[in-house]
Amino acid sequence: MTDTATKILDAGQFLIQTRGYSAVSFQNIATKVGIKKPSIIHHFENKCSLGVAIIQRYKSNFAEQLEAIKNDPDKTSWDSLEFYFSPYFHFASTPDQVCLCGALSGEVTALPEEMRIEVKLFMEAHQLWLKEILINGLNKQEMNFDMPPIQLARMIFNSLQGALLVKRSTDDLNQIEDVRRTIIKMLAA
Amino acid sequence: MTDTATKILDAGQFLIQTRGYSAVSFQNIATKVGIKKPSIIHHFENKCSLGVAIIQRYKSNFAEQLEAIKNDPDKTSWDSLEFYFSPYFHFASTPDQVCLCGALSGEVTALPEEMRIEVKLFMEAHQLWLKEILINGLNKQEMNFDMPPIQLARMIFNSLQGALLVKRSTDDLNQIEDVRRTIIKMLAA
DNA sequence: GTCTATACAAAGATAGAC
DNA sequence: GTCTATCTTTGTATAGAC
Repeated sequence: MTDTATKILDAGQFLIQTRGYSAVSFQNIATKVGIKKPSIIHHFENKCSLGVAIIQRYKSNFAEQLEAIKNDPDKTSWDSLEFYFSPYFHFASTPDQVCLCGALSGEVTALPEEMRIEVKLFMEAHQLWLKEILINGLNKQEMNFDMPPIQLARMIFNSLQGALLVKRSTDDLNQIEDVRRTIIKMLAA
Repeated sequence: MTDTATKILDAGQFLIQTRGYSAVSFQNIATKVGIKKPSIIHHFENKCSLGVAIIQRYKSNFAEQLEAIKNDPDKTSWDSLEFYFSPYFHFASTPDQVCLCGALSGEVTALPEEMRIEVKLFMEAHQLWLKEILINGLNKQEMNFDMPPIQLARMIFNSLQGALLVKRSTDDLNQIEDVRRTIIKMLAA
């Protein structure tokens, strides 16, 4: 991965998180990187493969960190959950960024099939990770709840994604803070 | 409002709910209505004003129904809440539709300012309506919960919006059904 | 009110010089 | 690896005939 390729991924990811996929052009990305439009093609053969590469990198960055925290014996299930919240709050602290896959979910049917697959895999992986954290919290009696862990995992993931999108549209940080408070209350032992 | 104008609004709304705003063109809409591209301009002066008209109509259709159910003395707060769920489940039963404003939320910063305002107003109105239903449920002792009604209203709205988007991306109806179950459990008296 | 024809800009993508 | 130049398609929008 060359330095320029990384800059293209960075710029593309930022622009998609900020404006969506259809509304982002090679020209936008090139300007942000400081190169000319056709130079992008040298690194990614077309817009779709750039899109796929952006999602895959985003997904694996997340996956690494999620894996690390899951296997750390010093971390409680609450630590893991708070860790999971942190990127959502990071994005919420910016004026215009949302989760990459949340941004794409509004126009998912307009995306090439290869990108749709990546979005789906991202969402499923996150829900499974959350489910494991919840099962762990229950087993260790750090958390308490009375419903199937996968149901709660879906609720947590979907409410965070929704809250981030609604936060950006309304410019109201309460959207995500209230969701966090509600999740914590649902799990309190 | 002429018949053609209505058909243009219908087609435009359906296409935005299905594919987003940036990815929908006058050509797409014209084809769906069965007219030529420039005929749309006769009814809506540009894409932005068509977008605004679509959101405003969507919003006022909702508002009428929400108002009606709120003022019906025969309806319990649970009836009102189930009524609120119904369009989400209707969209979820289609292969590709989400809430109009949920679809727009992923690309909201790419929208013209006039459209952004409408999206924001929609979300705020829905959360206020939910808040009133929750207060009502508490007062009538039909519901029971221990947090600020606006916090719970935000959680409900955001989780439904998120669930619908994630349902479409994953093709998994559990996404929205599990959110509904969790909401109901949170409010159970 | 709808059409044909067209203007103009911007999109994704390619060819080939350097 | 990056550039200029260009191709082709498609986008929004306009002019003017019918």
